Amino acid sequence: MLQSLYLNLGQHDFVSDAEKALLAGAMSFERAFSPGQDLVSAGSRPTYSTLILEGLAARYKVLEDGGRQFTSLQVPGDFADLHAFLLKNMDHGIMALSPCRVIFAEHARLRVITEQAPHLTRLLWLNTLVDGAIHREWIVAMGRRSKTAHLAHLICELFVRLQVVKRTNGMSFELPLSQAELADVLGLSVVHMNRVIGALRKVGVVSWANHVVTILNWDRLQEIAEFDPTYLSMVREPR
Amino acid sequence: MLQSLYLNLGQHDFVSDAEKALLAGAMSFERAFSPGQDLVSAGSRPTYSTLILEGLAARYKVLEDGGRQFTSLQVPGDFADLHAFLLKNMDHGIMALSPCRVIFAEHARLRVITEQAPHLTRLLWLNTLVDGAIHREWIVAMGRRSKTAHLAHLICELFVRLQVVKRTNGMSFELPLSQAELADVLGLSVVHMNRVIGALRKVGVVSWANHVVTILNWDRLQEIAEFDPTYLSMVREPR
DNA sequence: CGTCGGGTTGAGTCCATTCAACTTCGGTGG
DNA sequence: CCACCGAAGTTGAATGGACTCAACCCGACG
Repeated sequence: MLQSLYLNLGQHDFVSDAEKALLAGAMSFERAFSPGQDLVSAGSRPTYSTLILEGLAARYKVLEDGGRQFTSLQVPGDFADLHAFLLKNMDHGIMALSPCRVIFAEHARLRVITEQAPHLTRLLWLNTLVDGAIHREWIVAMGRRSKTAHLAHLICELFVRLQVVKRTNGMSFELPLSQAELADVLGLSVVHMNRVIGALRKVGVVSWANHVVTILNWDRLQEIAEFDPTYLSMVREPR
Repeated sequence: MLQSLYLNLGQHDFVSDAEKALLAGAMSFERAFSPGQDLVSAGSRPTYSTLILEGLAARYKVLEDGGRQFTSLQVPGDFADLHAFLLKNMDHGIMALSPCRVIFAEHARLRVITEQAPHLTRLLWLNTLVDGAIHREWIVAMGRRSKTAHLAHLICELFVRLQVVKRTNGMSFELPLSQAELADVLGLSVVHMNRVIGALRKVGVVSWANHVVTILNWDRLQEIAEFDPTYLSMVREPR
């Protein structure tokens, strides 16, 4: 049941059976959320962290004028709010973008892991560090890439991340975001978002229909995006 | 000598003398860098992490077309590349923006801390989590705030962060960035950066000369920025 | 069969960029 | 001492990218 989590952590380093057992032991109950629902709401002080088992979720902030910005996308195997374990207060919300199944890990039990299992602690820490690395890549994309390149980069990133947790199908994957939601990922207006998607389609590097993205030309897409997966740290080595 | 670090960590939770000793013990040699020099270069695999003692530094990435984007600013008391302890490979560079004094913490000794000092480990982890929170705030600013609001937000953030480590002087602080560098923080052209600064000056909320920023109207500035410091987790509580 | 949410397209406006000139100021050498 | 130089800051004008407003299409669903 925690396969995705093991795949996620396991991409960076070997995870022992004992460690898997510790993780499993930290989990309490499962829950389902439907699209649009908050897994965690902004301003709350959760006493557990949320592991995505199935579905797509996103962190977001809302401004006074109603503008919304997604700050990350969370795929199966991701701890959506592991950072709240130490940050305590949620300064943003996390919502389901597709029907989600999640399982909760009690902070109290995570704390025990930090007291007793240093290597596993480092792996969890690392997990949040990769999170940060992704944020930095997004900042670069927002600041200095063309909008087309930004979108291309996002597609590359999602494809690679989903592949790790076996959620791709050949060169295709599900991307259950409306164009309005995507616009709130890239920081664009809906209309312009539509045109940027159109541009990528026109170059012929991706096809995009019914919330399924198919990469038609990976090399070209990667080139457009200047995508270099180093930042995802997908190398198995002692940590 | 590690005062800034203690102030930085200490803003989130109590740091014991034993823990301070452990930190001090993790440090090896000191070094100075001049503006423009890389503290850490992209693509390297450092075996130590870099603590800023004095000066301002920044993480950055450079694109093929020569475009540069800063992804964070590091002030005294910040571990510029603590994430490299577990991420291993630097996917970005870190450069000095002003004359910097730094001290290096051996990864081997940080590892010992994770094996023997769980609470201190959590504090270091937390430090990287705040980093992530700042990244998220930057993403929001880049995506959904006006450029003026973005700049205002940056000023608020820097002021608060510098205040923690006692690097403010009343409502003033040093900001040794050229407008070109600032432009690479906000993702703007230099010319427009200049106009945005002009706009903020014109409203009368800040004065800005000789690399010294003075906040003339904090409330108004905070309002323009929609600045809410929650994300910096500046609350002392058990972690 | 009508409605509604999402996607698509066109037109006009505004914001940000580029290119280019000009100023200011600190430093340096004649 | 001052003339010159280069780096940083400032300003204007023209271009182009992104936004808004508005219309229209389409498939799902009642």
